[in-house]
Amino acid sequence: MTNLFENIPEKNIDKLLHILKANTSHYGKNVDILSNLNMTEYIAIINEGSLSLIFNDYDGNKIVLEEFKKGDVFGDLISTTKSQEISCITREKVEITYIELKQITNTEIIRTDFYIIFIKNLIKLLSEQVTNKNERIELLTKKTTRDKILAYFQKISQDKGNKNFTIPISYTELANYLSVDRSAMAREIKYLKTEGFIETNGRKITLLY
Amino acid sequence: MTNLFENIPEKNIDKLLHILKANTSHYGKNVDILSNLNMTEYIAIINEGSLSLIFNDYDGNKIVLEEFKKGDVFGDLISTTKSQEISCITREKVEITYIELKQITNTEIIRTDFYIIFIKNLIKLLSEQVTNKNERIELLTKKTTRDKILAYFQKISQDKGNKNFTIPISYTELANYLSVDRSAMAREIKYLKTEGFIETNGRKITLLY
DNA sequence: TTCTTTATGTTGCATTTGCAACACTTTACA
DNA sequence: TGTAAAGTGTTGCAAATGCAACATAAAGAA
Repeated sequence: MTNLFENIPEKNIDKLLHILKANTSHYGKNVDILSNLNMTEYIAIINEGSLSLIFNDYDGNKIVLEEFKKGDVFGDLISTTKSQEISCITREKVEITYIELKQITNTEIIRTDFYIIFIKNLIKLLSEQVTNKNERIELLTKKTTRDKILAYFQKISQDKGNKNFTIPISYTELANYLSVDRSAMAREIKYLKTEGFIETNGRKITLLY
Repeated sequence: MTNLFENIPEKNIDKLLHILKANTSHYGKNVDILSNLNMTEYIAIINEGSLSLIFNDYDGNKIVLEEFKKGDVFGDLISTTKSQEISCITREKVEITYIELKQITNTEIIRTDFYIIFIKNLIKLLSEQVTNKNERIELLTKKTTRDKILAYFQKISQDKGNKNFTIPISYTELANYLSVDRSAMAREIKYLKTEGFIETNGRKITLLY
């Protein structure tokens, strides 16, 4: 993923953040950061720690929509719906830098060196987000668990350019990502093995077709 | 949805497009515009007509991923995956204006009036896209057809601020959007009616809870 | 108008899937 | 190092769902 400060020298980043009136907050573990946040149209950069974006179902279920880690970027410009049932929980100690949208075009910033690069990075970052979402939607719209698994494996395989690959997340996380029952997914993977479509060894997968 | 040229006077738009080296193309009906396109990192604005973004399944199925109409914006910066199995088919005569990402920060454009407004519009547009995708993912990750339907209805109801509303798309399109079988969805809606959760009259819905 | 296409509503049936309840393994951490 | 927590693999079963095959209604085109 594009870093918001890619191609900007370290020493200029602080200046840029200052002109953008960015502010940095610290949180403990298991805090809902959205409940304390009175900002709209902002971008949040995770400097340290990790977060989960949770959807609170009407009958009490907590569905993990997304996991964020150090270096990731989120915010209502990027990664959350406006829905009230959403919370964003810190998984550990977290440091976050917030930038408001309106500051992104303030009169001072546009005369700053590296502003153009910053804008370009931001646009790329946003469009990468869209691409990621689209990839997930493409998987989620598949009718069967089998199709979801195979499409996911093919995607990873294509990215690596190899029929041997290791999935970058746990099977539990994969089941969440594909929105299928973990045990049903495990069963389907077993069938795929016995039918000779794939071989697996832990998270190492080989496509046999 | 944000228009890319919101708050920019008509007479300045042409100038802006010229400096952005935008080019406008015309297509007939049922043309795959992506197959003729040798551009990456671009934005396409639909001036006239409508398009379908199609995913060509490995066994010949054509799944509609998205429908675009006049005024919509797409492009690999916004709405398509890089996947090769994607095609984008015109549904009628279409006029499209293309802007390349690299032009968005060319030396001339950044000195132009309304450039800042254009950039701000673009960033808002992209983040709206992300929000839309997230909303769909939120629906798609629900386990049952019933949950998908109810969540969709609640969303529309919330937007309207009324328990009476009309769904803005056909049931056929809704089934595609939620990625469920149309007839199974119709069955589930029937159950929701007999169980007293909703009333319907064509596409007019009333939530009874 | 008439014809054709598209949308909608319905149902039986086979399949898929979620769910629950396990056992076992691996990882995290105090 | 030991213990708790998280991840993985398995299976029976009931429920949900896709699919096919209709009939009918509505919308659009000639």
